[in-house]
Amino acid sequence: MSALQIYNSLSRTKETFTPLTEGRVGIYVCGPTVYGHAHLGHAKSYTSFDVVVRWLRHSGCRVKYVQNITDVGHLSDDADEGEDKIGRQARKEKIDPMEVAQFYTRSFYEDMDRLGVERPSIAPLATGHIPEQIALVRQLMEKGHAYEVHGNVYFSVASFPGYGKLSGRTDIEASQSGTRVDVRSEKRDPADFALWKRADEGHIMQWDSPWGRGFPGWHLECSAMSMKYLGETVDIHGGGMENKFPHHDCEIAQSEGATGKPYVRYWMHNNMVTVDGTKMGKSLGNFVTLKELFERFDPLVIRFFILQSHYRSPLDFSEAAIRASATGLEKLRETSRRLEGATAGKAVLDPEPFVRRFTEAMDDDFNTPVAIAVLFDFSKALNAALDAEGIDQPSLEASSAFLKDAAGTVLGILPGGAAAEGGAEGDASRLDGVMELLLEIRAAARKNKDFATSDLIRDRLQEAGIEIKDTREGASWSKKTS
RNA sequence: GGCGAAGUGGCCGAGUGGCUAGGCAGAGGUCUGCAAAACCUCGUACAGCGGUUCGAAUCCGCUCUUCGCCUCCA
Repeated sequence: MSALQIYNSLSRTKETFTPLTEGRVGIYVCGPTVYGHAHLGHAKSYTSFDVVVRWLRHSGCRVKYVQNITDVGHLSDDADEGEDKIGRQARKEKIDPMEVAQFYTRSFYEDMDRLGVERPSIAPLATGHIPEQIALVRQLMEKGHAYEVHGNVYFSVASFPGYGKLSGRTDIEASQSGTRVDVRSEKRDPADFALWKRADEGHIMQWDSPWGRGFPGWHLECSAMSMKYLGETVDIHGGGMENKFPHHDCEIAQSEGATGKPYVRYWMHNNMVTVDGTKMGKSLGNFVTLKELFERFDPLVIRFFILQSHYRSPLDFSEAAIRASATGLEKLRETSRRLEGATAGKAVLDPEPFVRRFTEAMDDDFNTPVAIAVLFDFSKALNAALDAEGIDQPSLEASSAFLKDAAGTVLGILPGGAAAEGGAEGDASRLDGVMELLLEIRAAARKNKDFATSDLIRDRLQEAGIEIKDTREGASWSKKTS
């Protein structure tokens, strides 16, 4: 535990991780804005943080994981113009904004469940925390960090010296020259950002506030909810790289401006999914939704594909790359199946060196590609031993325990269960029974050298999408993945 | 233009001063009734040019290229 290193985006170095309170970790991850189906980029982000949380828990920490749902305040355009994303979608679909939010929230969790992403401990909604957000704005006004103009409240960037420290954008004025469009004169400084926005008559979502009817700015919700559930200083705050500026810089300014305390101890940012080298994004229209992807690939193959690259590296999407991952994952699954069916032999195989390497990889800023490489090495060693004289009972148990722990509990890539393949559990166990029978019949046929029958069983199952593999331990079967 | 990241063998993708990454694809072999699987063997890759060093993919400089952020986006 003490060895865990985390790359902190704020210091731009790997740091030894020590939680504020020993044995307890608070983590906040920016959740989705629910106005459309999730795509591969969301999968990368939430799978990465899922593994972070799993590893922290595995290391013995009690983790409180907060991941918000943004259902208001996220504008489609410039902070001054633009339409609320949820509101716009509601208008398009001619339904209530809350219907939009609920529909896509459910869709999001469906997809995450299939990816094996565990649910957060708390999933707060922005609309459910309007009072908290108003209170935070008040606090900022009292401390002179915010000012009101015509029902809009802005954060004064000039009042907060450290503004931009996360993104490295310290000279805001200079960076803005040339790109700035349509500066609203009511702001004292063009870089000031909205905490609370006045709502026009036609605005669908609005609430009462000390400054009239309005709605919260996008950045505000994360500060308010993070501090409500995790305290004024949180251990880890995660999100996508593209949110460093302005979103996370704004969060820091709001939170630290209000409390005078450090907001986040470790900032973690995951990299993008690219398509042909260009970022996959909703606005670019080059995204693949997870629902589309799941029709062609086992969700756990997608998870495995994601974890084969580091969370801070960009991941290039291509069918060929995913297919290569599918084959690789199948190899690990086959090893796992083989191990479960193995009977005790003579040799000794101590998984300890692999456990150590796996742990080192994960402790090194969650290096899942290396951790997976260790699993492949282990798989090879195990298969070689089973091919030879088999391994004894303690070795079998230790190996099985390691695989279940590393590939199952920590990485979540084994087993390829019924849940991932959409079958009900009852069906799955019934299928197990049927397959067992077929394999027995086939084994008997082979014993009698009735290869016509044994091959018929194999070929017909192949057509039905089930593959049979013969090992020293007997035959095993699996559904073909893609 | 400003801030940041990166260029690794056919493809994907780790590594970061000397010690095998790994996966996929490919070639040969062992095993098997055949096939698949598994196992064994095979690739001496690090954008280019300089420099530091006994030694660099790894450090420094320059050049080229790509990508992200600077307006919404995981």
